Amino acid sequence: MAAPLTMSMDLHYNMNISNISEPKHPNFFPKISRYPIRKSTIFCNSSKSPPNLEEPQKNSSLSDQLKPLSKTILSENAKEQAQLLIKPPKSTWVNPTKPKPSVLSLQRQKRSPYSFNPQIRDLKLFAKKLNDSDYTSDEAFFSILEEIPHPVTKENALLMLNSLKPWEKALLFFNWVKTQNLFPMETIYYNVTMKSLRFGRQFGLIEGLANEMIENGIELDNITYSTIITCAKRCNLFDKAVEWFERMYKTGVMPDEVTYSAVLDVYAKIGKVEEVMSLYERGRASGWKPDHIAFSVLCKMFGEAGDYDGIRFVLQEMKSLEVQPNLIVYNTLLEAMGKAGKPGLARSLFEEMVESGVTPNEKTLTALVKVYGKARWSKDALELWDRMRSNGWPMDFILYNTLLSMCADLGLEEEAERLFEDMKQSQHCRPDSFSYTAMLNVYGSGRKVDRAMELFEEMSKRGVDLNVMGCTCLIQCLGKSQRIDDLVRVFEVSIKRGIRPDDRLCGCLLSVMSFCDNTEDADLVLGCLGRANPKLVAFISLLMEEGTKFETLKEEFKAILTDAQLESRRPFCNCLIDICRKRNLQERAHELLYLGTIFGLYPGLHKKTAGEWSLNVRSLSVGAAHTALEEWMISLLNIVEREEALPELFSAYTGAGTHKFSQGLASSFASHIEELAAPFRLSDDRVGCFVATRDDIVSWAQSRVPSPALTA
DNA sequence: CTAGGGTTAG
Repeated sequence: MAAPLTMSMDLHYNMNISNISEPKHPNFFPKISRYPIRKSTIFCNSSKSPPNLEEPQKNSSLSDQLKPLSKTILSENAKEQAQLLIKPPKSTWVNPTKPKPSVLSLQRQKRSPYSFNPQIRDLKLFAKKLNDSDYTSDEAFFSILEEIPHPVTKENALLMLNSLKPWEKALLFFNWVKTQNLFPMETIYYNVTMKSLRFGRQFGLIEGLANEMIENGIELDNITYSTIITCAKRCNLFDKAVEWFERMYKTGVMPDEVTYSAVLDVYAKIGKVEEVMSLYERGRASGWKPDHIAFSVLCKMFGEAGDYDGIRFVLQEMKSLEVQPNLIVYNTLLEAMGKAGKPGLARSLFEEMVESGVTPNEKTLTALVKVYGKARWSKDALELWDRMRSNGWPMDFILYNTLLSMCADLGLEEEAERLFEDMKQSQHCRPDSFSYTAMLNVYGSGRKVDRAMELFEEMSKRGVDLNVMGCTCLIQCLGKSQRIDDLVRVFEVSIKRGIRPDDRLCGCLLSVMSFCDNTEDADLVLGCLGRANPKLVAFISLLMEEGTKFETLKEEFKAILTDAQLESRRPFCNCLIDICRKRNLQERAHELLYLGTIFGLYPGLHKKTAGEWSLNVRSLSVGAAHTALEEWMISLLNIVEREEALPELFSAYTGAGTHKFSQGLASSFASHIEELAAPFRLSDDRVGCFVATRDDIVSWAQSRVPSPALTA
């Protein structure tokens, strides 16, 4: 085998450098009066996207992009900037010798007044006829157009353009009007057409129209730009959105607050917090009073980043500008608080909202249920459910489904059943595949395999499609009960019904395989896995072959992990280790754990301080935790042998097992400690923690009876 | 969707 001693040393070495990724704690920063841009951006460049995954695009920072602007328009006086950061600018500009710096126009673009068109009824009907018509060629469309009941005046054309859908028809009409040469095509016709194209996410066509406007000298106004920018955003073409925003300044069009907040949202969506804050501050310095929409953009951004300081900043800004949150801002705030891990604050904010007379809607309640679910506050969540029923607050199927999945997460079987029945009785909503998935999850984690299969049959009867997640829950449940024949049947049916297995389903099949006691069952599961991910099956064969070289394993495993979704990588490794241990391939298990460590799947597995070394196996499967313990003991043996320095205390964390996946880890870890005769004992004061002193370790190492698990 | 910006499920 690949030399175990060096490997254990390597593993050890790697464990030392892996303790940089600590769970963040929002209270880390002291209280601040303004949002600390620099600190928090580092703080919230969170582990969400790994460094090797591509950024949405490579923009130069906005501050670079706006540099020419800042030279000409913005004050470069640092003192003045600093003052602006402390005090919001007053509405009257005190120093008339200095021009007011401006990045946005405080005047919203005026819209032409709507005038009543007496022909509206006829034209709407005609538009509906066109909308419903199923023509086969453009010519056919044009020939119907000839029947237009009124002359195509400027107003009538606008009305038609606004009523035609989908975008193909609106665009055809627009082009038709253009060729008729009835009147010059002004900005508004382009704007209305672009809006229609935006519904169809036709950014290429929108850009084409914009270029046509430029070529023909037709003015692009704020409405044009904001439509282009938001379309680019919806098409995930963020570089395009920024490009058109910059073009505004270059062509001398000052964005108004609508365009400005659209751009804020562009930067927020790609997580460029610093750019958003820079724009925000510049806007504020220009005398802009952000409205509800701008604040909800900021809230959403900080929520996504889990940045509580950012959320506090938004609250404080709203307070100092005397902007009362509206329903949407409250909803965004509640969700953000949940993501920042502040369920208590979310709860009091919700009470404040109700007291201030804002009636919660479905989204409010959904957000709050999610907050409580994540915090595992089942009591609050269930009380909220009672309260929404007695207050007659609006409920929709998403809220029902959110409640159901919360019950699934917290193992609230009876409550889930009640909700599910409620939903079936309800006038407005029927359980859909999401609801069934939640129920399958409930029965799956409660090991109610018969109930789960009943649901599966019920779904077929009611014509509810099983989705990939429901399939995964059911397969997990069947696997745990060793009902492999049913498992294969469910898998086959699922594939036949068009479910495309994802990494989670593969991980689930792997875990089922890891606890199959006989080879026939394991091979059946392997057969399913082969249909879902043949590469993974090939890798398992490599693991089982005696002659496979470590380097080969390393390359192949790397390829598997690269292909896998981020959140499935560690489960893959855990299950593969378990599969190896089940087949007594301990060396392979150690090799896999080592590879998992160097590929960064187990950050924070081992931590060292001057006084204590600790092993944290909470994110490991049972087999992986056993392997890690063996690896740790081997490296400790070596250190004692070489008489190197050891700390006073050693600890191994398995966690208290409150999470449904981690149950049983502590007890099986304890029995493995016993098997190895390792000198650890359950800590009295630390839950889910095994401890040993330096003396324990040293005397164990010196008087140790050789154990096969700990020898080369 | 009455020419433009913000919020719901694993």
